[in-house]
Amino acid sequence: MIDKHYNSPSYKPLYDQIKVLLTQSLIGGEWRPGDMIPSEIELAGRYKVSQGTVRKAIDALATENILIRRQGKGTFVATHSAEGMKLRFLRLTSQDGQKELLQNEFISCTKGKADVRMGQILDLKAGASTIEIKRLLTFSGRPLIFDHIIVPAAPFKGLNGTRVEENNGSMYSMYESEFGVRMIRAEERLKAVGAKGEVAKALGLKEGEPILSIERVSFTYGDKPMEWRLGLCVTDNHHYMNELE
Amino acid sequence: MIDKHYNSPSYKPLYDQIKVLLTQSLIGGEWRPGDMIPSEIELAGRYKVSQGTVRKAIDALATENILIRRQGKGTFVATHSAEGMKLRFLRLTSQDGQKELLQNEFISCTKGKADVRMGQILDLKAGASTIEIKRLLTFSGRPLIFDHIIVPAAPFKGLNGTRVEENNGSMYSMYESEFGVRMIRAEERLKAVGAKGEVAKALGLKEGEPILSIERVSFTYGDKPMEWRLGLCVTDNHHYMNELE
DNA sequence: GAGTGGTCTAGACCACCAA
DNA sequence: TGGTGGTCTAGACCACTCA
Repeated sequence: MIDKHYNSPSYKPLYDQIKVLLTQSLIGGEWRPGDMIPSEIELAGRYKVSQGTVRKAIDALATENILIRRQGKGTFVATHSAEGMKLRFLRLTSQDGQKELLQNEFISCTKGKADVRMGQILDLKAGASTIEIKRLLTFSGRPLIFDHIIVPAAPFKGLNGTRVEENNGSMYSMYESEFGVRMIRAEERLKAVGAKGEVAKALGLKEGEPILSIERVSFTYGDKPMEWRLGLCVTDNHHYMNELE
Repeated sequence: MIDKHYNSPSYKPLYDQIKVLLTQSLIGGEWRPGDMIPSEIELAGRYKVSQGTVRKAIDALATENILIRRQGKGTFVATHSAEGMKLRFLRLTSQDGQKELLQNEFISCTKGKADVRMGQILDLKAGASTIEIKRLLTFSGRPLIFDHIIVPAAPFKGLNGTRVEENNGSMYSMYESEFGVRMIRAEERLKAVGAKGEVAKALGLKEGEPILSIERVSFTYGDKPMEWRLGLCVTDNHHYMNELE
């Protein structure tokens, strides 16, 4: 099971193997979002390795924001429901750099089918059932983001507008608590485009006015894509912030 | 000098102290970009700590892309001149996600003075001398980015258009090799705006066409801001890519 | 083979938290 | 006071690179 097997062509450090085992326990639901996982010493015993090796595996998962360490308390499974994590993937800030809590105006929730492109993005067969949500995020009464969200129907059976509104628009938190799907990573592609049609109307803009297009694909454990999202943002008084290292 | 001083109110782990010492050697120029730094064992001896503690300090600097580890070879000071590092801060990719080498068309290099806002951004007195560069980056003959760059004049004495063109438009590489200024971090703020005036003309766009505005501030060691840059990008066939964790 | 970074261990001790 | 994560050490050994 656990094996150093140096000299093997497929050599993998022990802590990487431990990391895989920990991830499997997370996928399997042995530890759920918000739970405390066993202590380092206990895990070291379970896997028959030293504490330091377990530490290194946990360190890796902690820097990926999958686990959270709390000195003196324990190590916990990260959750989007925790205060301060609700806005984890939000990069849009006001001019002074502050993240703001946005109001959620639900527009629609419909059933759909994945076309070829969406099938590739969400790793579905073309024609697979999907759920599409549209909503408007506003800040102090002003429309800010028009969101178009598509998720595969299978893992999110029963998702509807009521669920969205109950969770106050925090989609990731809802995915977790209602469907046990935890997003751990996302990729975004940004463009400048002209507002048009339904979107321009909802955002209160003229046709062709420049808006920021943010296309996001979110992934759950095992890099499995689970949500596609197109956010069209008014950036007169806000901007998208990013740190390069 | 090095002291564990547990119980001290200002307790700092040893490896953090080592990290500071390593950083000082980098700032002081003891090791220059591309250089190999002493081995972990040697550093452990120098600082009178164990190899593991030095490792942890180096690990931190490595994840910040300040040092580069190469198994079997040594640990090196990162440089923007290295192949693969020239495009480190470039997030703009073509539709298929590939980073492309861009052509540099130099437009102008002028002297200027920092206004109040630029003074705050670059941590200068208002009225301090600056150098301003404008250029056009093109991809296969098509204009893609209009760059407006401002740096403080003092650390970049002698910077001019010739220098820019000599270095083939790789500004960060030039800052390093010609002026010993190494950028380690940057912050970007993105907006969608309408093209206008000089910029619209250079990019071959009509007035008001949507373009992506990327405002970047780059920092050298010690989080000192050293460059302000406004990039205005055509995003018809390209997008800005970002990974969220 | 010599030198470098990388892994792993066992053990000591400190810092933080809760009961 | 006991349990948790966090630091630090000393030492053994492996993997990679280059002469």
